[in-house]
Parts: sequence; structure tokens; C-alpha cells
Amino acid sequence: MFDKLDPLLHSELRLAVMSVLVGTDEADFVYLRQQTGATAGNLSVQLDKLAAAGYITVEKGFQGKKPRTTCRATDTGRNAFAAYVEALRSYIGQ
Amino acid sequence: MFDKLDPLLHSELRLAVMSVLVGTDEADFVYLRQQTGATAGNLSVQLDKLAAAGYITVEKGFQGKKPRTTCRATDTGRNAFAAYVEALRSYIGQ
DNA sequence: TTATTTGGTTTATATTGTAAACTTGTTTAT
DNA sequence: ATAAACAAGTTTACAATATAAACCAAATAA
Repeated sequence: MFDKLDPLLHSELRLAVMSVLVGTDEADFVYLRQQTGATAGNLSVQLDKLAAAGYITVEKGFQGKKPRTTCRATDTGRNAFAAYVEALRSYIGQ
Repeated sequence: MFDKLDPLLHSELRLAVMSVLVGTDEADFVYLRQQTGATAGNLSVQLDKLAAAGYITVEKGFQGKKPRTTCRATDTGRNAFAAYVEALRSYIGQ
């Protein structure tokens, strides 16, 4: 009847992050923070979880002297996002 | 950017329950259990939360000698469900 | 009469989500 | 040069959630 909702994506902040990332090639920590309005701590934790699941990659580098953390959605992550959206239909219709 | 998701509805089981209830006039405990596949304990707890928020009404009665718990979505609940679906769009598009 | 089933509720626990506090390093005043 | 403020995150502690196991009362079956 109702499809199972991927618990990793069924989280407001992680879903927002994935939503940004599937719509773009890459996004850095600061940008994700702006787009989602999340606190840095929360964002950091949730990015770790998405990365641990292989849904995103996280690269730490520098832009000049400032640290810069760049995130991208993996194919796995994009597929999981699509599957989540599909599963939601069973709850909310189209 | 991203709309806030009502935490009461952003729960797999509560969303499933509301999904059933908005599509029908009333549904009893046993039926909700069948439709959602939830354990009785979990369903009981989540129904309490939805009732406490005024999203549903819960009536306990008897059908012959067996207890029967009947649930209905309130207008508040129906509006909240519609708002939740609308808010989700900001995360998943149409 | 003693199990078993039905229709739940309560409670204990594990998992999550979240912000506050902290760290490391940089820029800006003084 | 030194201190204060800022930027970019991370760690950690706590509160809130979700969930199933355990429980209960009444009815039915053996």
C-alpha cells in the first residue's frame, strides 16, 4: 500500500541538501547553509550522514586561504532521491 | 527557499494515517493497521499525537462486544495535510 | 477451565535531530 | 604586535522521536 520512505532522505535538512545537489553539479558548505538556512553544526552532521551512505561526496580544499568544502550528489544519491520522490506519491498522490 | 515541513506530518506512519483518513470519511484502528502495516503500539502512539494536535478525532465505541476505535480527519488535519503536500513541492518539485 | 485471539495501551530503548560550545585559522582594528 | 572579531566547520550534549516489546482486559475457542 504505502512504499517505504528511505529514512536517510526523510529528514527535512537532508532532503533540502539533496534537493539542492541533484539540481546542480556541486555546491559548497556556505552555499548549502544559505539555501537551507541550517545551522553549521546541523549541516555538518547531516552532510556526514549523506556521505557515509554514499549519497554525496564531500571534498575539502582551500579557496585562497579559506577552507572550502564542496559537495556533489553521486549517482547513488540521485537514484535514491528519485526513488524517494516516487515513494512519496503513494502517500500524497501526484 | 525551502518551506518548513510540519513535523507532525513528516513522519512515515502519521503521514500514512493521514493519507488514508483524508481520502475517506472514517477508518477504524484495525483498518488503519492493515493499510499501514504498523504495529498496534506504534499506531496507538501516533494516533494519540495526531489527536492531540487536533488533526484527527478518535472515538472509542463497541461493535457488538468488540471495542472499535474510529478515526476521522478534522478540517484542521485536512488543511495541514494539504499544506504539507504543498510545502513538499519546494523540495521535490511537482 | 484454560488457552488463544482481539483490540488495543504503556513503557523502555534505540535512533535522530539539533543547537551550543568548541576549534582552527584569518582578517581587521588598535 | 596584539587583541578582538570573523569564517568555516566539527564535536558533543541534550531533547525529541520512533518503534517494538511487554502488558492488559475482554471475548472466543478448545
